[in-house]
Amino acid sequence: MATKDREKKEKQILDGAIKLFSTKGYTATKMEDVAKHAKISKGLTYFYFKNKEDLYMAVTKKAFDELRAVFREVFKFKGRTGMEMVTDLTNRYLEFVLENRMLNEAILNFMNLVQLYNNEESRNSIHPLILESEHFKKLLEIHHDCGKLGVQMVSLGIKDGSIRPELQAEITFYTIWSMLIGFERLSGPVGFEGKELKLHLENWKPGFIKLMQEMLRGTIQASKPKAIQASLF
Amino acid sequence: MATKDREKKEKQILDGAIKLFSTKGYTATKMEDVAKHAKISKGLTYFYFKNKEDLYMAVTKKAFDELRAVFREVFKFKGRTGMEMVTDLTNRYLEFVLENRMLNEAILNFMNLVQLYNNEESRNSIHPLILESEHFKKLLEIHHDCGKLGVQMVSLGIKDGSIRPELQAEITFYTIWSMLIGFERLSGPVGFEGKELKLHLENWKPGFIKLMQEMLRGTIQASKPKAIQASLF
DNA sequence: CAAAAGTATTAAACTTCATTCAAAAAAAAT
DNA sequence: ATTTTTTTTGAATGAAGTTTAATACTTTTG
Repeated sequence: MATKDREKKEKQILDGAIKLFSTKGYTATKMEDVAKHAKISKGLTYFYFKNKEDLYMAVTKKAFDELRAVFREVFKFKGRTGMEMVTDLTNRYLEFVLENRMLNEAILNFMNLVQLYNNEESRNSIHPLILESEHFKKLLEIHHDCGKLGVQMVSLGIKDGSIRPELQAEITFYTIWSMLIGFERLSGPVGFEGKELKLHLENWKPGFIKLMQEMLRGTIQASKPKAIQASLF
Repeated sequence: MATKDREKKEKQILDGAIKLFSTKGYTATKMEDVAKHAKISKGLTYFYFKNKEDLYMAVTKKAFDELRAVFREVFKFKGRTGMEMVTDLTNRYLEFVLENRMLNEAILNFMNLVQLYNNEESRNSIHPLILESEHFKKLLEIHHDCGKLGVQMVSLGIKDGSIRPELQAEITFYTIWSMLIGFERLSGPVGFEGKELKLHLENWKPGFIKLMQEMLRGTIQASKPKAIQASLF
């Protein structure tokens, strides 16, 4: 089928582009590089993708598809507590974003786009083609799907008692998601070789997960604050 | 003094650039726009800034300076518990990044740069000029400063009993920071008008802060998990 | 003070892409 | 076999970042 052929070619171009974007970055990757990598002429890439932005949007779409796959994968395995699921999600999410930094960047970028869209001031700064493309709606949907799955995991945990009952599932899950997003971002500077930072990634990650679990599960309350002594340092 | 004059001019150009980047975005802002906004010729901007990247680096520097100012501001007020400080930091941090999205974007971008640098594969994708510029080192330093201040706040809280004593200050603070970074990112999609999401930003924020506080302070432990019942939905 | 040296400033030239286009080649339909 | 549609190309276009050579303005210094 012609459609099948076309999709194959698109995928071929896209995969090459992802490789290039990942190693050289968006700006440094030239459309000619993309063409060369797919063994086609520069002009032809414009037959399959409207422009460079559109190509990047396709990358973003793929990133979101893979992200959702992670969520679904976790959710698929039943017979576990909500807490176990959330922990599993945390591990897989972090593995995914740390192994696919460029795809994650695309995801974060998209979140930025949504912010621009939300804001009167900056809405017009988005190129109209991006908004018109089915991509924008679709990506919001996938994002929302991920959110729904995560919220369900937390709900499950509240029902089965592995997560403390006074929590609200939506708020809680989105807070967890925040943690995951931030962890990946900070992992760069924290993992920076050179700064004599007491914290190292390998130490931080288990501590991070433990904190998250304690936040969900609850902990023994700490002893009452002592009188506040005027501090030293 | 000549130096003073130059700094003044640089600031003038920079401030205009920030305004433009904020409303139109980096790519859509042309060097000519920057020049026009500063009422100088296009060529002259290249006298004050090596190139567009360098101009953006200056923006990033400003972003980090302001971020550090937030941390210092919070830390300055003594006579409070660590928990109070962290809560104050949370509020101010979020206020800062939500009001200055473009500056925050620059900060997040820089974190990406560090990640690229950390990685053999992609290190060469960074333009050498960026690494040579004092900016790179300086920005890492400021980032580290912020981290140190935050860690101190948590340490303080552990000492004064407002934060549970079994926590490790470094791990804990960087985990909080993760939450803050992620909150801002997710605030776009979560605040998106249209999706009938149960969660709204105005609801999420207080819940988010409460969760963070409970993570730090500790909570009553939830009841033991019930037997895991094969789940329904 | 006036020449020299250095600093700002400009407009035009140059360069590097993203993007478009007209034409050719290939495939499909009639 | 001929027309029509789809795919492909390489060259042309144009936008924007960057460089440069020439000019004006300041400061230094003999």
